Amino acid sequence: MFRFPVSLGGSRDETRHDQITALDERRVVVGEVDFFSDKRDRVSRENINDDQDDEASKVHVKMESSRVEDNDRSRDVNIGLNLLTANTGSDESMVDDGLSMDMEDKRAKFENSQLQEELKKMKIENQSLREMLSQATNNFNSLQMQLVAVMRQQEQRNSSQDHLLATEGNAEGRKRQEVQTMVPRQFMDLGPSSGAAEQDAEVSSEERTMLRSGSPPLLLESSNPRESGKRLLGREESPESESNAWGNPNKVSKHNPPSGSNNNNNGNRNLIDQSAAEATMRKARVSVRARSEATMITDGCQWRKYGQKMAKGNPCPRAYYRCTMAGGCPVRKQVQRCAEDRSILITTYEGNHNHPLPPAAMAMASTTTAAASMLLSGSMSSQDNLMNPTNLLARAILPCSSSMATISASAPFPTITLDLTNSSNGNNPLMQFAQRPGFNPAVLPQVVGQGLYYNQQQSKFSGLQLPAQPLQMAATSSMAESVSAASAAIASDPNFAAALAAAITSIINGSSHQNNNSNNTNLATSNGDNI
DNA sequence: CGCCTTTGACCGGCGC
DNA sequence: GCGCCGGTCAAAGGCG
Repeated sequence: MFRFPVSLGGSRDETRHDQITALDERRVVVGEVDFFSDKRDRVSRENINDDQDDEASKVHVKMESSRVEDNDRSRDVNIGLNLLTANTGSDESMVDDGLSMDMEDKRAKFENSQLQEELKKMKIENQSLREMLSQATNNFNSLQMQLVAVMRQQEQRNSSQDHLLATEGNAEGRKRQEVQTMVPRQFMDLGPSSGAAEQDAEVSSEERTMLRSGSPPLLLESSNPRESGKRLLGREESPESESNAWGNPNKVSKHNPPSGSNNNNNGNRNLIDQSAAEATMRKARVSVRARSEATMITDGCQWRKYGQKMAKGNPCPRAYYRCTMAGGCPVRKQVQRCAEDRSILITTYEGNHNHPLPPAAMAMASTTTAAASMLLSGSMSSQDNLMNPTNLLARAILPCSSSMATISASAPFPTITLDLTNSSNGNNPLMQFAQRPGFNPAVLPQVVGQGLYYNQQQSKFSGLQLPAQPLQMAATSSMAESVSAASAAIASDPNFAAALAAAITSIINGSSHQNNNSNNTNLATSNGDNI
């Protein structure tokens, strides 16, 4: 062992020099420890001033404090202290105690270092995962931007080409222009009916159904449809929040020209499209059928009843509720018992919350948005049935039956109905979970809804045949978001985790079969009002 | 006192 | 034009 002369330079160290030289060899050896680190220097020098009997314990104490101060050097400190202890020898029992303590310390430090190693590895892994997620998000966003650009270019091309054809007296070109620009847009936006589009033989039956439904209008409408001054004064909500969220769809339409008339202004039309999508999102509905004896399912939100009506064809009254968690929140819901089976409670949600929600309410927070997105995505069209992750996820959640979820396109508002009452869906893990006692039906729509979040983005491109690869990536992103957003539901009910995991497994399995079974959609189109 | 529910009235859209 | 219907309003009353 190399020993160097003890030299603890500095004024403070010089004052201790006499003490050090008076100590036996054991203490001189401390000088060797000095060679390794400043902390050992501090530890050793302080030990020098201690009485010999307390030396071992104080070394241990100092070692512990040293570990706290600097974990990275704790092993070195330990080694140095071992040297210190090994070179003492004047007191056998003290040496034994020191050795046993050192063994424990060694073990603890070994475990500590192992844990730190694992932590480092996990940090690295976490970092790489974050980078992957960030990259996927960036890819998704860039693809979205590219698609928007492509769409604009294509519309401009079509517009200019058809304008040329139209000026040449080609009526067919004019017709095609209407079909290509106006009809899909109206299908997406669920905008006001267009007689020309409706009469077009090339429009699909679903699209005609949507168009004929007198769907809500759009856009940039600032005037309140109500003309009663008394009512206007009594309004709690801004005109934008539209107290007629459930209201008559055509109230505003008279103020809006047909979308085709905007063809000459693409920039403005894009703005209008966006506003239209947002406006229509407020109109789309999510209906949940669940067996419940309560008057209302608990979904975490605060509701105020503002009306009750007897609806035609149902002896049970329909109650109207408004979200009161924030002033002006446009979210409404209707609660009504099923006429055929009064144990079934039908809750229909509409609108998006404009305020933060507690975790318990997060279950429903995204439901209406996502469902509206699904409806806006035109998921019932044949093309989208092939490619649409909405149906991918819906097929996964509803793998064996169309009776659990239906989409009504012909109702005054597009409505997705989730039926949690059908016991025939026994093979569906979510259905199994839904039938557990105490299940909150509001949880399930979130899973569906979050899975559909992708379509909130994709709805802008509805009708486009997307390349498989980007879509697959986007669908994966959607599932990640689904899992992330469902965490609140999972947290609120741990049992839901298993069902969700099964559902995600079904998604993954289902996606692999999707190409082979593209014609087999489990989402049913309902022509009737699902309520 | 504030919040909520009840309930009759009102409004606009739609079909005939 | 009229009546039906769904949706909403707001006064009145209840409740804690």
